[in-house]
Amino acid sequence: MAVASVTLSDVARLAGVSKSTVSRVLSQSRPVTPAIEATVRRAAAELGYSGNSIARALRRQRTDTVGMVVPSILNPFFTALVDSIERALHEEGRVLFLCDSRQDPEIEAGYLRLLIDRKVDGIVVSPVDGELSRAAIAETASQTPLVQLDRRVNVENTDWVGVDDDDAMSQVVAHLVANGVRTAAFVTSDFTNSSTRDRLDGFRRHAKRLGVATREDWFVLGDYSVESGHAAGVRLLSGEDIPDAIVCADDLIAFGVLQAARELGVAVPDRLKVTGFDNLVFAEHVIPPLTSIEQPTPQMAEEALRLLRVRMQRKDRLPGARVALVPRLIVRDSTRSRG
Amino acid sequence: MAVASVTLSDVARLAGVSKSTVSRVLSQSRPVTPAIEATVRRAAAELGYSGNSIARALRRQRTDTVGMVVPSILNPFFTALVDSIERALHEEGRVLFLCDSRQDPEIEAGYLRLLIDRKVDGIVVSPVDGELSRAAIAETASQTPLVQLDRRVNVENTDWVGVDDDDAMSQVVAHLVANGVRTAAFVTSDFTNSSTRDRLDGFRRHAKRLGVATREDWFVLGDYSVESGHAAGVRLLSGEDIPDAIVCADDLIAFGVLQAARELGVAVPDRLKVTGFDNLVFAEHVIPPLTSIEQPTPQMAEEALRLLRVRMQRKDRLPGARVALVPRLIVRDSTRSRG
DNA sequence: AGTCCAAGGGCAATCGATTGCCGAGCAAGA
DNA sequence: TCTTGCTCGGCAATCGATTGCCCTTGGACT
Repeated sequence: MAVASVTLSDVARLAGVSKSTVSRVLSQSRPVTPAIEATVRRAAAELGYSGNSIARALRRQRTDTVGMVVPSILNPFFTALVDSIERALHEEGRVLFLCDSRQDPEIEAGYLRLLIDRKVDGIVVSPVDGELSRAAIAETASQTPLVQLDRRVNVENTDWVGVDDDDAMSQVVAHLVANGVRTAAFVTSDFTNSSTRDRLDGFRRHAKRLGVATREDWFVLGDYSVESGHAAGVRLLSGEDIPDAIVCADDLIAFGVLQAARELGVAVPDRLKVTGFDNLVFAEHVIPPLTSIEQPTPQMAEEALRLLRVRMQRKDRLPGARVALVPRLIVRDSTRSRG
Repeated sequence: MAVASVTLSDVARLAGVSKSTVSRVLSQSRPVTPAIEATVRRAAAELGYSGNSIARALRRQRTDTVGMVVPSILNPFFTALVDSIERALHEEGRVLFLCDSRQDPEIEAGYLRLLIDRKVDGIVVSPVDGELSRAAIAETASQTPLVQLDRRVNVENTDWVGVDDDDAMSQVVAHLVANGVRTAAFVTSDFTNSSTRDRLDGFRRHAKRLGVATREDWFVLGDYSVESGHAAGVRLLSGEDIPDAIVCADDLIAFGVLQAARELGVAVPDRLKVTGFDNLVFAEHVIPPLTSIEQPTPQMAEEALRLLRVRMQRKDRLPGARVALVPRLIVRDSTRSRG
């Protein structure tokens, strides 16, 4: 605390050389006579010199810092994404600024501006809203390397990494059909973001393609939460005429649906099959264990950071890349037809 | 990207004044003639000037950044803690460096050093290990404001914020006794950290005090995970002689115990009562809903940041504060005696 | 021995904002 | 009118590390 930190000059003085030399030894940016190098290293060690990354950042024009903006860290899916990004950054010796936009495009825009001011080397963002987030994302992307993760808004020349939601829905519906499902409902959020929309469209398309019947009032909108899923489940399962399956746009919703089914005495999977999305850790611990789509977050993180690195090196305007990883269906008891 | 960012000098040139004046207008550090102020503001707006926080940090010797090191962001309890800290920081206009030590004291030490080099204004850390983390925490605390959150190691003159684990255990045991429990087991982790130890000691003490019988082989060590809780549950519930209650050191363990009970046909709460700790969001969604101890994470975050602020202002060596908030028992079906 | 060249140490500028100090200008009081 | 003092703009130093350029030194080759 009181310990004024040691600077390069201190080391230089103790070693009896110039600051330049010390800098060169420590950053290995140019060869230095072995004897001098040893002296410098000894001096640095003795003083416990560790460098001032602020000064270095100012001079080098890079901070070795990446900013990440997510809609809600409390949603376990984004937690997994944050974890994957943090791990990957740690290996590169970089650090993460974590920002939670709380589902609010304005907070999101504020954070993006703040990250620019902080001169982060790059930004990873999962935009809150397909429309309301666009302007800020576009503006930010024009000033610093940026990659969208999971959700995206349409902005020219911007990279995106996520999973192929259409393919995921194809797997889900095909699996349900193979297990005897003829009618299905779909529960999602009313957020107007890309993955929400893609999953909905995908479900519609593949249900139709594979002959699974739906009804307009079997499409229920809420938000990504257990409570919302529970409400939807109650609504869908209260009448006489209930679907063979309820497909959910994420696991939290599915958990709520399972809860509703249990309360209402609807047997899962015998009478009703339920699927989720994200394959949260909890998916295997609910009752019955939930069939879900696994998102390969480590690979998504790797890919996102790779794209950032490319943009950090080549400052010229690059065309946008869209990397859609193919997700995997994890089958568990919530959809297995017994016997 | 290509857009070289505007500097203070650019604004000064456009406004026809000196850099000092621009700086004073924008930071309101000294009054400036209204007419000039207006000119400067117009110039800044026109250029879209937004400042370089790296340069400012170098000069001001503060970064408006706080570092946080947690054992695992994937554990929902720490996620909640991170969320609370992030919210509180956002209100202050600060940003969070998030670091995950992965339960590894060495990674933890590395991150602490890194945060020092990054010149963060303060550090919030939940140490991995009661012994192995101590040296790094002590060293770090001597160089920058630091507060321990949830877990702690014993280091002189260092602040800590957490809940009163002993009080929590007192509430748990008293509640169980009131619901007819005469014998109880305790499942925890083998991590040698403070909260693990305090909860164990607290359980022992209050069980004895309130006449709840225990046995040495009813103390099961594993780690903080559903799997570990499941294994412990299977072990405790397989024989003939099972306890009236299983007290768990966190909710994840309790979830696993509940799962085991269900598989083995042990009725909860009628035959067995189960309690958790942390009151995770999921606690109310498992079956049966789990009785747990609520940790007031928003208040913990507030308190931690308050302590940091104090140390940031008064550079002199302060005595360490220990703030133990009193937790609340949330009673749900997993312990309610029917009828 | 003389010439050339490479290696490597040091000087000083630089990154961009903040701030102590100087002094010009103006108002108020005697 | 002269003095005193206050307000506020600007100069230049500063935070700490990096790096372009110069210059010394010494080895190699003729």
